[in-house]
Amino acid sequence: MAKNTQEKREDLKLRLIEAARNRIAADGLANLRARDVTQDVGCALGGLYTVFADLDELIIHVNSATLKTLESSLALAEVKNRTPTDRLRNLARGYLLFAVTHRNLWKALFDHRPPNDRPSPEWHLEEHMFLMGVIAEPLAELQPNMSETARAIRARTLFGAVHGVVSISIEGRFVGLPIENLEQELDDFILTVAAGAAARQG
Amino acid sequence: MAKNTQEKREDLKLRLIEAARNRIAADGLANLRARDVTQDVGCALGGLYTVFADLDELIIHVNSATLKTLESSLALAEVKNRTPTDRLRNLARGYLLFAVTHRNLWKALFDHRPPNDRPSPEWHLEEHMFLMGVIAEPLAELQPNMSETARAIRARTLFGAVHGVVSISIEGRFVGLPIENLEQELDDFILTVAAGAAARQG
DNA sequence: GATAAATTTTGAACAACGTTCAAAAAAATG
DNA sequence: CATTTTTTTGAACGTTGTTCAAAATTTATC
Repeated sequence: MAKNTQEKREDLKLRLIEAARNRIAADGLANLRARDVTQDVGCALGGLYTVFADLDELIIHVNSATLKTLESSLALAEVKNRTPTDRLRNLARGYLLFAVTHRNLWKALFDHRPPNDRPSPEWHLEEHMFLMGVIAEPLAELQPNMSETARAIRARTLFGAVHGVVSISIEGRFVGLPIENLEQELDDFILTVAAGAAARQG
Repeated sequence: MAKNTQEKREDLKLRLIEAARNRIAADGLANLRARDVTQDVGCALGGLYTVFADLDELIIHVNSATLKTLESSLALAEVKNRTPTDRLRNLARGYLLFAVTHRNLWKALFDHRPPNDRPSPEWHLEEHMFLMGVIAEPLAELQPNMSETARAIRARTLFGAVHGVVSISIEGRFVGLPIENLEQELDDFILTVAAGAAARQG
């Protein structure tokens, strides 16, 4: 024990993030309540606002943690010394798997919209960029003769496509399409894009 | 004049939808307020709840109208007697154009999440399905030897991809990428998918 | 057309939020 | 131990969506 003020603040911060994370994972972002998380960690309602500017800032920290978890998952899914196409298939499958197993946390990544007068901080935007880079890098590899800026744009485009497919697969309430079918469908899509990229490249 | 009760109810409904639509278009879904729309149409706050179960139901009607507008736009973008690839390019461009010019209304289509205990009604889900069918039909045409159910799933997948690309293009706050670049990027993507589909088909 | 009954419309009131901030509690200082 | 400073608290505030008894209006009856 014997923590100084700084350490106590940091500790409260971490516990609030953890509590918010659990709440979001269990009930979804839309059901996150300031009163719940403060009660979970055993501090007063106002305590939250001594370490975070508002709820949005807390949510951003939860999303930051989720992005780190996602990146770890994708790092495991990455298999070196494979063709770009195979690496991309693994990444897409890893992305889908993460979205399915951490549905609410994953949804919170995209459902959360910070208020207009308080946009996401730069460091968090960069975390998003990094994710896009990771998942889309192998695909960009399929079209190597491309300028750096064009490649960055293309990476974002391709991430958008993969995310869109995963998103509509998961959020759409089309009944009883099991995970295996989703995987197959996504894999087919990746193969199509890769084949198209290769064809248009050559 | 001389409207009976039924007609007056229907009229109020339409005016509320119109007012909500204008509010969403101007300020975004997140800034829609029951007090604002009721004041706009000149009825009491409670009047809204005499024709709609809650705000969500009103929003669903706005989204329904938006879907109809979108479908009209896409119908104009559709050009018959072209290759499936060209038709798809037109549709994707039309979709992007609609999203850009009706940004807030378009965002509301996907930002709105009905509460768990009150999911979207069946007729509205079917409207979504119809849209997916329209935009993805030409692409399914690229891979004709496919079962009906597989084609339906594929249609949804491809819509998800196009939507994801458009979505990340518009919502991402990457500064100063003008509309022409977005169009070019989306078109490139469509051409890639189409080429891949054709390659894997043959 | 006057009166009563039924219906429609109203908006004050309520509950549930996020957020604030004066006051209480705790810690640091002299 | 007294006093100042810092930290924590939770009652209170402003804004939401929603409700529902009362007021206003329309319809029905004689």
